[in-house]
Amino acid sequence: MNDAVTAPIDRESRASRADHEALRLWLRLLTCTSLMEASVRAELRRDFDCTLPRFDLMAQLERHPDGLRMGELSKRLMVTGGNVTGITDQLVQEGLVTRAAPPDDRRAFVIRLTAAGRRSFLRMAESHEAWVVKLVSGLSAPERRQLFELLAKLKRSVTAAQAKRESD
Amino acid sequence: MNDAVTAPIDRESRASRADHEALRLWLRLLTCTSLMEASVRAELRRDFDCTLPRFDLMAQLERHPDGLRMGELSKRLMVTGGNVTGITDQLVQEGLVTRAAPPDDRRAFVIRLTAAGRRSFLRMAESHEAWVVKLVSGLSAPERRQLFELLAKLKRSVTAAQAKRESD
DNA sequence: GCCGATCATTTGAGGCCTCATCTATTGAGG
DNA sequence: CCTCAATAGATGAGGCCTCAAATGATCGGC
Repeated sequence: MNDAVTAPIDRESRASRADHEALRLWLRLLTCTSLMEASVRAELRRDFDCTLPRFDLMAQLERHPDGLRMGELSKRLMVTGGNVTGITDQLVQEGLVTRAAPPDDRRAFVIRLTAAGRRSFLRMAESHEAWVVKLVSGLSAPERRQLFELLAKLKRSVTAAQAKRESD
Repeated sequence: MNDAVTAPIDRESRASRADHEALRLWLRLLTCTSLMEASVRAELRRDFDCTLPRFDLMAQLERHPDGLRMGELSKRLMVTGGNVTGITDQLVQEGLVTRAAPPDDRRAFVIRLTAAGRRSFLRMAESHEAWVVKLVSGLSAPERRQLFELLAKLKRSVTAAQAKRESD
């Protein structure tokens, strides 16, 4: 029996025909993201012995050579502050980022990529991007663009629904 | 300052203009899923003091009244077996599912929802579905259908890319 | 009957993540 | 000044998750 080539059995199959179409959309979105994420994680792990959260944090820093504060990293990575503390600690330990005290606010820290961190990141980023390109290559360019636009709309929809809930 | 209404700063903004379009598609997909997932988690937590993994596991069982084995749950939830063991243990503890030994294979266990588990799940599922409907209501029905189809295509693309990588 | 491959599941170490709570600092008013 | 609310981060408990290794059961072939 070769499971790899049989029809996939995943979360999506949890919705029966009677279930609402919105639910199936949500489950399919979740399935797609999970599949891609698992793939990217495995790639980073296998080739660079790095995790996705570490990579994501370094990616943010690479785009901000002047550094980012913990809170800014937290917002951009969409995770809690406590979490950023832990990952940053590790990266500091490994010499990939630095924690500097800004002169104007003694509560804060500015996190920056070290030269070694930048080199390490760039090496990973190249391979990472190539892998992502492969993963989505089953869609034509127009399809990818269309998907991109629909996701933008979805993002707005979700944000709006949340805002409405919170204003109750 | 009301952060809820300012432009979102999230993972997606990590990709610069120079970055590849595939990367931006992936980041936007990730952002959408993260937003929806966080929203659903918060809802389950606030209203039912339940986590998403527990809910997902119960959802699978609700659709299979005859029960599922650990390995089947693992496949359907797209998580490792060790993980299913832990969550199942808790649900057994809380009296929401049972672990039964099938007569024909003493290695395996069949997990089933108890009556209390089923009641608990159905109560959550109703609210859950309504919430998901709200989250995606910013898209028209045709848009939702189109997004659904594009995601199906993406799913196939990702699966194909992975299969190719694994056959090396 | 027995052996070895395979399979179902568990275990344990370790990373990620959240929430609630804490400490230190800042900054606006009195 | 001084107080007090708001802010930046850190901490600790607890849940989710993976991987690798271990345990026990099954099954095909001898």
